[in-house]
Amino acid sequence: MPDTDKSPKRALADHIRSAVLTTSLAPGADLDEAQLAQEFGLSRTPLREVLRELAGEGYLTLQPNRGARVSDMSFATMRGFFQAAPMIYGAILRMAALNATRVQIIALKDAQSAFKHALDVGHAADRALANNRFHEITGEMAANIYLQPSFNRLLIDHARLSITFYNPSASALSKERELASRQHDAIIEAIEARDADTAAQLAIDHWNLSRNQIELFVFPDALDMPLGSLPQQMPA
Amino acid sequence: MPDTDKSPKRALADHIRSAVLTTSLAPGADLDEAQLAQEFGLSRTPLREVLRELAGEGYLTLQPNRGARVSDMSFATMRGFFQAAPMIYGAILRMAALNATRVQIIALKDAQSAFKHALDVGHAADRALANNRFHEITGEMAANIYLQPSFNRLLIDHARLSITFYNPSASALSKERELASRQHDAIIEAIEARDADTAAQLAIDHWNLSRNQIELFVFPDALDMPLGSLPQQMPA
DNA sequence: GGTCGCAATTTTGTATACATATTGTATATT
DNA sequence: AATATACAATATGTATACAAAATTGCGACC
Repeated sequence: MPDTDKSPKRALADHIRSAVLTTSLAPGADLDEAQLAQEFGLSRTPLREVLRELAGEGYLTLQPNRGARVSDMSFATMRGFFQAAPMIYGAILRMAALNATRVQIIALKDAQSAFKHALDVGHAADRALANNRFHEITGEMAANIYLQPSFNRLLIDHARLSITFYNPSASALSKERELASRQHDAIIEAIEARDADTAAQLAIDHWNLSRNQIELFVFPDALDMPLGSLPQQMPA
Repeated sequence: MPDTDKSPKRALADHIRSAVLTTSLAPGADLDEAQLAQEFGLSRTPLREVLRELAGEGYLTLQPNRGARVSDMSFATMRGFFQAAPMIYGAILRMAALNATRVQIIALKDAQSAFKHALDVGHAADRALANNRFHEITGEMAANIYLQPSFNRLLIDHARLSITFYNPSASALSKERELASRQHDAIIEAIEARDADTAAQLAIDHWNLSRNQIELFVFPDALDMPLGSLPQQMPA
């Protein structure tokens, strides 16, 4: 169901971006030009231009003569993700505190309202998108064209990891999500006060919270089972 | 004069990249689709796709209904450049030392040979391109898809700054260029030894050398002129 | 002399048709 | 039965024609 009635190119780009962020387009999935063109009511020429733009932003990967795929997430890339994220996040929030404009701060507050709303009534995808929007704005605040491309790529995979490693057993208003929301509030406060050091520290705290949640999901506590009761592994 | 006889798309992309890096296409210059299409012997459709790819890499900027321009370099962006560069350069060389493959190290040595050759016989543009290639390879070595886009954007403007603030009075084999070359050698050594700390330190040293050269050009020593001998400024 | 408005021109954007490359399938051969 | 090869089907890449938007040049008017 295409987002109708803007410029069809923008509609397409926005749709793909959201779909990638929420993994409703799975990593590695390949896109059919003809099908997308028909769905969004435009010809293949402008469609292919959109695909190239999205590839430049890191959402898609283009292979010559083999079309566009959703960018992959492998274990190798995840390692790089966890190495790069704290450094970039810290730098972005530090610069955001130094450079944020009045209107950007208002936009950030709006995004935080939307995030809180998504925590209350939305599903995992809504929360991931709202959270993503919040952080995108901090990226714009930093006003550093050199860091922004890396930051935005991190945000893409952060959203996808959050959804992939989402723990559905935790209640909608779990302790962690409450804390994340309060950290957002503190981030807004630090930015408004132009307190770069606090903003940078909050970036690290916020990152660690998110990181721990992912880590707990990937490496859960072992089942508490007495020794010897485990079924024997079949020899190959 | 187009680089002939590869795939015309690659030829075009390579040509524009080099032209931007050497400022033979000046920052802010706008590109004429029809003209480029004719020069490189391809129609506007694939040409526009190339422009979008280059925009994604940071060489060009696209404005809707107004075509492509070479990405600008303002004072505001320069400030961001000097803030981001040491952090990213350090991180890239650190990871390069950890992750470089055998073939990449060979490629890096080849690039360094080419750089030395350019120092001997080449002009400013040749040196800038050879230096750019050397550092691009270190970026590939780092194998971190999140840092790479920012790193490559930094490299673009680093090349352009080096050319813009190139001091033609210094001899071809000036002390600074000799030192830069020796630093490259040391970088190769550190990477080959998988010595991440040394590599990171060398990144900072190398950066500082380059930064000082730019700084000296922008803020040269004041002319030694006795007080009062300067012409009076005309009132507006 | 300068500014505003409008038409002509140029440039960018999109659709369609066609060319080329890749993939899948059926048949032949070993 | 397995592999190789030829051919068909599908998808991607490119060229051209046309539509829409922006820019420019000209003239009228203040």
